[in-house]
This record gives sequence, structure tokens and C-alpha cells, in this order.
Amino acid sequence: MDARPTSGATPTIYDVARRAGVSIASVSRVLNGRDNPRPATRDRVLKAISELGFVPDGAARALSSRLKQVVGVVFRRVYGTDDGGMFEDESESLLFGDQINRGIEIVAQRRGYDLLVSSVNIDEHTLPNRIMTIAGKCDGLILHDQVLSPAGIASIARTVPVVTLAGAEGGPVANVRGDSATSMREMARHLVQDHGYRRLAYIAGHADSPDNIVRGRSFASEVHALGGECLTGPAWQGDYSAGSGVQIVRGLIALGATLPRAIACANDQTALGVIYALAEHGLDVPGDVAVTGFDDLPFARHLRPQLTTVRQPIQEIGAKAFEVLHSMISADAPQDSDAVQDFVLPTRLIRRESCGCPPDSRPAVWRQIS
Amino acid sequence: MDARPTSGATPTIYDVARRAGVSIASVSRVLNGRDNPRPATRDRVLKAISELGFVPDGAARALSSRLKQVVGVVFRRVYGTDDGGMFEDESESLLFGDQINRGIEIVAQRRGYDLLVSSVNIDEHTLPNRIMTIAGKCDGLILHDQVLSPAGIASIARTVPVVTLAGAEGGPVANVRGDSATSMREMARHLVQDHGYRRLAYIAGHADSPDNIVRGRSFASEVHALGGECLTGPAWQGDYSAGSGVQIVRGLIALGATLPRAIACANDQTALGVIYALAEHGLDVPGDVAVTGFDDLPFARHLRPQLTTVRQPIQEIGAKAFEVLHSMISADAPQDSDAVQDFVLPTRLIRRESCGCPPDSRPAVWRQIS
DNA sequence: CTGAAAGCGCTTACAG
DNA sequence: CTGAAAGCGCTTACAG
Repeated sequence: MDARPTSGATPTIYDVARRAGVSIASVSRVLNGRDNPRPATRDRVLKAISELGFVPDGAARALSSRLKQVVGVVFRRVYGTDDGGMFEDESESLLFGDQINRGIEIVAQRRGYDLLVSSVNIDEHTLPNRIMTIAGKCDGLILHDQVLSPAGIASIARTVPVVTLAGAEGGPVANVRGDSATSMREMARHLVQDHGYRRLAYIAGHADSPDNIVRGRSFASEVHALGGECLTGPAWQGDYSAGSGVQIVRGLIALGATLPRAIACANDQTALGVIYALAEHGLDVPGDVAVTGFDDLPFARHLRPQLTTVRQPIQEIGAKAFEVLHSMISADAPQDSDAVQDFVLPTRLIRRESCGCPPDSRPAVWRQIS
Repeated sequence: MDARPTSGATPTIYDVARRAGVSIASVSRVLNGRDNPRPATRDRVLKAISELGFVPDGAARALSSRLKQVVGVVFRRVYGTDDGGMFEDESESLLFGDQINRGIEIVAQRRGYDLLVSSVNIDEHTLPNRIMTIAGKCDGLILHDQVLSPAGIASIARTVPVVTLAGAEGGPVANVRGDSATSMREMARHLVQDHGYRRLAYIAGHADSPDNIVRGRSFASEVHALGGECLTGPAWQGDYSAGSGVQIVRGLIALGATLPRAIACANDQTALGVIYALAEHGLDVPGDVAVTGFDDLPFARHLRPQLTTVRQPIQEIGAKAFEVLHSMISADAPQDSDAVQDFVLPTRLIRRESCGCPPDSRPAVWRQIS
């Protein structure tokens, strides 16, 4: 029996214990669903808990059990310089990340974990500090692409289990990504062999994004292997945003360049911008120029023409990342640096209209209702 | 000076202190950016921190400072029965919630808070327990619409600061929402007066959603006031999903009912489904039937015809919810039950094509790139 | 089955 | 400016 006085503020386990006439150990036991407290004891405790409106403190629980049951998810803030542009319409560009997070959340929940989400601006000078604060609140970290340098990742991974998303093969920590190589090669074959295009281009995403690098290389080399031509270089350097797709096409047209017959984009966002800019100049997609994306975000099938793209199992990527992280947390041992794994999930080419394939017969406004 | 032995596992503040030759109090001070440790001391501490890869434990920090710097955000899981349907394409239906969360996150971050996001299934029998666990990990809770009964909300709010989103005026806790009444009245006027429609309908969202109730009432009463007819009732009961919009229109057509000249939907999702189902039967929007939405999600302008809808300041709603919650957390006092506030943010009618207004001249694939 | 007590890793008055 | 010590609210061996 404990003698502490009833606190005036939010009730603690001591208040519950006193009210139920038991020790805090017993309260803790019923809280954790152990089966030793006998029914009568348990009922008294449960009654006291609900009467007091007691909510066990997660911090205390975490401190003493050495488990927070929280995983941190860090992603890159896209626009959002502090003031003024605070509420730019960034929603489109974050769909991918949101879906990944949803996949993480769903499986995390089954294991009793919640998600601590946090966006960071790669430019902030206090980045290491922010990441450290976040890490301190979690049992492990999942890092989206482009939030931290490989060195920074390696550093934080000394102390906290870390899994990266869409990182490079052979990076410092476990990594989960979609298979970009296979499907971009397939895309190249579809465009060159099935449609007969000879002059193509690849609009790149962030130059330092591993996914982008793989996509560009796979596409270009397959096009070349099939005897086609693939334009690349600075003129085709985008940044995964729709805006970059617009700018590139406008720039090319302004220069009087002859556009390629087909443009493969690093992702769906970019393709959206490209189609917009082509339409702006009266060019038909796919009649004049075929355009393809990557990701298969929901809006891809709302576009006209519907976008030919590569479907990534987005939520599964998130789910896998959690599972990998969870096993690291449970193992509790620091990661064997020679056992760092790269998990690659299968992707699939989705042929719709923007590549030149014929439209299907359902109404074009929306095609998958159930 | 402390005498504890160096732990073999992850370093603690004691390890840092010993290595730097100072007390843990000094380490804590530099960790928290106080200005008393003199530069020389500070440097030694910083050096020890980085050498050890020390990350301060958030749980310990929270326990002793009585502040977790975490806000919980709970939203409703839409589909997702455990197996099988696990990865349904629910992404469309969660856009609204994701944008709200983004708004919360952006302002929360400025105050050093991170977001703990958690989806719940209203059907789970352990819901009270889950909410309790989540609450224990946060300083306060933001509850999306439809996650907990008013009684459940009142109960949890006894112990933790709570703000609801899109809840009812006069609910048990502070609430933040968009102004549905004004803009739905304006929508009614636009449809009846500007376009001359006389026979209209409102497709409802969840019957117990406060926003839905206000939208339906405002629309119907304004239509009536202007001498129009507004169909309602069970045949027009949806659930905010695109699928419900499809089912309702299909059902009506199957029964041979004469469709109204205009259909106002409870949200954009529903409108998407309605437009799809109308197209399916060869009906033209807005030529045969005008259709409108609510929310102005990004896809609204990708549709054809582009969707006339009501723009809610989605991110601002999230931001406001955080600010309100933050002031409650800082005040630290339990909320005055007579001071419960209802914050209503302005909305705006966005006239595009689906109501019958003429299209603008930009390419229809996408209209706002920058 | 139940309780007393130690300990989780920090922060923060309180002294000096 | 710096340190010793108490305390935050739990969990969990260890006894009984």
C-alpha cells in the first residue's frame, strides 16, 4: 500500500492504487493485461481507473519498459519556406509519401506501434538536431528518399535502427524500394517495339535520387539496345515535380527543338506537367508525342489521355519497411554492417492511352469504382 | 561527478557526462541550449555527444519535463478490414484527411511538436483502449470527424486536451470546421438563380456527420426559399464515398426515376461517383444533369467536366486545430466547459464547368501549374 | 496472487 | 558557472 497523497492534477497509477486499495504493481498488471490479478482485484482496479479517468503515461511506460512503441517517419517537405508560401498547393506532390505512410501505419498498428511523422526541410541548418529529437521519441526510424545524406544516415544509424525508402543499393542501412529497372526496360520495349518509336527521351527526377538514376539508365540502355535513340542531358533534367515537366517542354519548344516521338518521365507528376505543356502548344498526346509516367498514383487514370505508367506497390513498400524495422527493433542488437539488405518489390507496366494504346470503353472520367 | 559505470548499450547522459568530465546537469544544459555552460565546457560536452553518438531519450525527457512535444491525430480508417482487403485503393478517400494532417504538421513543427498519427476502425471493440494508449503518448489529441462518439470524446477530454475537426457546434470540446452553411446557400442560389434549375437534389454524406447535416439543410432550405424543389430522403443517402454516388445514381436510373436537373453532393468524392454513373448511362454533365461537390480536392480540376465545388481551407483547418490545442496544452488547466469554442473558417464557391458554367480556355488536363 | 523497492534517463530547483 | 540529489510515473524482478 502506498502512502503518497492524491495529486490534484491528472491521476497517476498511485491514485488508482489507493482508490482500489491495492499496490501500484497490481494496477500495472491489470493495465498490461496480465492474468495474475484475481477477478475481484481486477474489477476494483478497472472501476478506479474509469472513475478517475486515468490514462497511463506513455513516457513513463516507455522509460521503464525501454520500448516506446513508436516508429518515426521522416519525409522531405517539398515547398514550404516558412512564411508566405506556407500553404502552397503541395498536396499533389506528396501523394506518394502519404500512401507509403499509410502502408506503414496499417502494419505498425497491428504490432501496437504508432507513427510519429515529421517533415524536414533539407536546407535547414538544424537538420541533425531535428532528426536527433525525432529519433529520441521513437524506437526506430524510417527515412523517405532525399531527407538525409548517406553520411548522416550512417551516423544516426549508429544509435537507432534505421530503414530507408527508395535508397541506393549498398547504402549504409536496410533499404526498401520498388523495382525500377525491370519495368523501365519493359517500358522501353513497349515504346520501341510495340509502338515503333525510334526517337525517345527520359525526363529525370532529382539527380541524386537512386530511383531516378536506375530508371534513367535502364530506359536509355534498353532503348539503345533496340536500336533507338534516347535523348538525355541537362535539357532533360527535372525534379519529380509537375512544374519541372512543364518548364522542360516549354523550354524545348521555345528553342525550336524537334521533340522526340515519346517521352518517358521519372514519375507521374512530371508526366502530368509534360502533358499539360504539350496540350498548351496544341500538340496531341499520344498522337504527336507519347508520354509515360512512373508510380501509378490514383490521378493517373483521371488524366486525359489516361496515363501509361508503372505501378509501384506503394503501400506494400511502406509495410515492408515497417516489418524490416520492427525486426531490427526486436532483435535489439546493433545492425551487422555486413548484413545490410536491399529489399526490392516487384512493379508492373500499366498500359493505358498516353503511350498510344487504344482507350478502353468505360467512361473516361473515372475508371475504377468497384 | 557521477560514478555509474559506462553502459554497454546505447549511451546515456551519464556516459556523456563522464566522457566530458562534467555533471549530467551540465550536459542537460547544453542539450537544452541554455547559455550558462561556459564555451569551453560546452565544447567538451558537444564533442562527447558526437563521439558517442548520443541521442537523448525522449521518454525520459518527457517524463521529467512533463511535456512530450507530441500531438496525437486520430482519423478513421475507411476500408481495411484486417485481411484480404488490406490494401484496397483507399487513397482517394483519404486525401482530405491527409491534407488536414499536413496543415497540423506544418504549424506543430514550428513549436517543436511532432505528430503521432493513428487510424482507428470505429468497429473495433477495443477502441477506448486504443484511444487511451494513443492519448498516453501525447500532450493533446486532435480527433477527425467520425472517430468517437460525443460521449467518448467527453470522457477522454476529462484527462487530455482534445480538439475535434468538423464536429458539431456545441459539442463537448473545442472544434474547428469549414463554413458549410454560407457556401451551400450560395451554391443553391447559383444553381437556381444563375442557371435557372428548378428541380434539384442533395446527396448526403454520413447521416451523423455534422458537416453533412449543415450542408444538406442549408442547401435545401435555400432552394426552397427560391421556389425550387429539393429532393432528399433515403434514396439520396450516401456516405461521402465515390461508390455511394455511383450506387445512388444507378439505383435511381434502374427505377426509372426522372433525374433532377442538378445534383449537389456532400463532397467531391461523391460527385466523382455521380459523374461517373451519369456518363455510364450516356447522360451529359452538365447538359443533362449538373453536378457539384464540396472540398475542392486537387482532382476536382482534373475531372471532365471540371468540378464546380466549394473550396475549404483544408490545411488552415488543421493549422487552426493545432493552435487551439496548443493553447490548451500551454494553459495546462482543464478546459472550462462553458468556454468550449467552435471555430468556423471561411469557404468559397468555385465555379467551374460541372454546374453549367462555360469552360475556361486553358488545356483541360490540368489547370494550375504555377 | 500481491506488495515493496529499485530503476529506466532525463530536468530542475537548490546550494555553493 | 557547476554539481548533488530529488523526482517525473511507470514496469519488473524479487520476496512472501
